[in-house]
Amino acid sequence: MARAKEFDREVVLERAMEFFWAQGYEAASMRELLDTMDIGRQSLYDTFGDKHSLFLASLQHYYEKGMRTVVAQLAAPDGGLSAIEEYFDGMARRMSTKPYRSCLLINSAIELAPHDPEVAAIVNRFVKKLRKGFAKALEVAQSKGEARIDDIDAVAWHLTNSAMGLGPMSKARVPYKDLKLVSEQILKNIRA
Amino acid sequence: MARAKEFDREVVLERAMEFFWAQGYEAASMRELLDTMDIGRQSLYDTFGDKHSLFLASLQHYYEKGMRTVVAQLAAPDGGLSAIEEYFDGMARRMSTKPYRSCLLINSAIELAPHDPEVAAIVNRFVKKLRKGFAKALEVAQSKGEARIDDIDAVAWHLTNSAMGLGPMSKARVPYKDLKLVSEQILKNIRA
DNA sequence: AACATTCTGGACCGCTCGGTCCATAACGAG
DNA sequence: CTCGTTATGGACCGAGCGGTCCAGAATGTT
Repeated sequence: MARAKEFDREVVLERAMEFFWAQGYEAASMRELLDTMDIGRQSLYDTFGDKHSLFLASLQHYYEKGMRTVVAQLAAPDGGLSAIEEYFDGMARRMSTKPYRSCLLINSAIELAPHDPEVAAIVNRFVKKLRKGFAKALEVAQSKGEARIDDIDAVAWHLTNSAMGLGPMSKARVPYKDLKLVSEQILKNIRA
Repeated sequence: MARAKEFDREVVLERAMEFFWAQGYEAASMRELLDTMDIGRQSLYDTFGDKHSLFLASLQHYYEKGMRTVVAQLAAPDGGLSAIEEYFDGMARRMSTKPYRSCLLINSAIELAPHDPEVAAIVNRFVKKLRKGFAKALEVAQSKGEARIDDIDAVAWHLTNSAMGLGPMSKARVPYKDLKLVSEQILKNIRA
């Protein structure tokens, strides 16, 4: 062993993620990233590889730390309608507060997915899991008698689509007051 | 008068628009744009100004030629539910065919709106008109007895959100089969 | 204390970016 | 036919990009 790193990998990765989230991939320059992450140039390249690899790590980190548990709660066996309600209200709240930076996965889908297979793979995995989460929550709601749904698959897709819509709405600075209406309307539509 | 331009302004603007639509703003280089538009460098700068101005012109052109009539049809006095149905089915079809390039206005909202006031203004105008179009269609549907809606404002926002969702869904290559489910589900929710 | 190994920071690199300049070609007016 | 004006295309520009190199500092091992 020799000299130890002076920074915590996860801490600086978090900073990179925040910056990509706010700026987008192309618009974030390495110089700015270095400033934001507050580490040396070589340290970054040694630890994360090139810009693209750093972005993939950031995106993965975003999913793991920001969305994984949220999506998992949708599929909780005691969730049902309330899980869906919490998902949308939480998202609406997050999306319509100060930085209005949408969701990194949605942003990446728009900016990079068509020309970047690795980003596309992460995004597709997310969409799949989200849809599955909604489907599970609907099944639970169904069995609890909270809702009467004839085509769970269709409704799950519809909820997924609605979740995606919050991204552009956030970037267009639609205020919480209106996103709350959206969230409530979604719930009304599936209540028995 | 002197020498006439060798190209048609609208034709080359259309090409620029298509290219921005497929690539995004940052990822589209002037050199590629010149190739695609098939005009000389100086001609471009003389005719459209700089890259940013060219983009604004493209975005405006996209709205005028691609969305204006579509949104207007929503507000048609004989529209109602069928207008909403046609809007979503048409969009779902467009979004899930070959280039999967979503909608230029949604893409621009994500990539540029937060840091580009002029783009933000165009996007906001679009969102506003779209919401208004949905509200009008819902009023017509109401008066025709096609739907019974207690809160038109909330449903209009919900439809707007759903329309925005199609963008990310397109980029994630969700197939038409599933977007059709989304479209149908939206309609089911507002039918009386 | 001496060494091997790793991390650090800044000088440096080639390249592509968006944008300008300018000599030349094409055209209408007189 | 001549002249003035405009369009054209390619040479050219400074700047910023992502990425590499390398000398030196810091640390664990022996």
